[in-house]
Amino acid sequence: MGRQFTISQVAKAANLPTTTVRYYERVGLFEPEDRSAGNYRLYSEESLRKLKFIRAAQAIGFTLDDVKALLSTPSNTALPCREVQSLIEDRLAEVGRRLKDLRHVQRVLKSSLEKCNEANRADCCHVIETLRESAGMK
Amino acid sequence: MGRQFTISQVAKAANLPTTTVRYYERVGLFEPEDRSAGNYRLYSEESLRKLKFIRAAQAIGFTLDDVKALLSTPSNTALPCREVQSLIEDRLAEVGRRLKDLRHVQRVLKSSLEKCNEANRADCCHVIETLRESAGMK
DNA sequence: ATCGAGGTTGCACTTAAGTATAAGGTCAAG
DNA sequence: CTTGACCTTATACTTAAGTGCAACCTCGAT
Repeated sequence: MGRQFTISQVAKAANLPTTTVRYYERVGLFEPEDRSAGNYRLYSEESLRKLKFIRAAQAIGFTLDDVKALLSTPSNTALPCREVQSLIEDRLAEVGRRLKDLRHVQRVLKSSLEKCNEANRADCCHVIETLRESAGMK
Repeated sequence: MGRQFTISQVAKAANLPTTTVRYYERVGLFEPEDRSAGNYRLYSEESLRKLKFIRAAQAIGFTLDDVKALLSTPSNTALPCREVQSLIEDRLAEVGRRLKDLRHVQRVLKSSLEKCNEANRADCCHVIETLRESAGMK
């Protein structure tokens, strides 16, 4: 018998605009628990936790489709559990790749900026050359 | 008097589909040097270098709009030079933020996976709990 | 002369995750 | 009993960086 929340209450609690909450519903991710007499969406505390979970998962890089998969896990069967695991592994691998790329990017940008600073500033736009030379990336 | 290239030649050299090269032209980023008798686009080696530069800049995270700004730098005036510099600084700051976020994400994912492995696998889907608890992100 | 590869244009579509707007219904307070 | 804040729906638009398609043109080789 927990409290009920209106859409703006759950939205606020999850730090989202109400439009986004409705959007999550549209894409089949997050249904209201019930409707009021006047047809207002009503959410439970459970719903609110779910919404926060969606945001958390999203914040660590899962797409809404991934999140949908995570949430539809029946949590008693063993097979979807493997799916969850492999979803996490995939994300982890991707994060690893992305980190590697970004570190390279950081090096290139830093060296560009250094060149930019040490040059007499009329000459500073050789930065562009530096970038050009770094074309050996991928 | 360098060689001339057709669109597929310059595209291939930059490892792009021709459609993308035309797209770059559409958005005002990359014009052909000339047109052949039969109205084919013709590019110089200079063009090719420019195209590679676009890809390099993009690879380190500049948007096509940023690249446009970088390229329209007259390279003799001093002011746009500042712009280049601040563009680079912006990117660098953003890369820093992104790296920080990703490292956090990586930690969360790794600990999820560990929990997942050490649990008896029937219980493995508590991963979801781990994620939920990590909701204190941003 | 014709065939196929590659070129041209214009226009519509894609993905992801929303945001905006219009036209109307509901609720609590004064 | 009216006002204002909040809710409803449906529909269309947004951004970024392309991709896909149709209908037609050009070039080099056979």
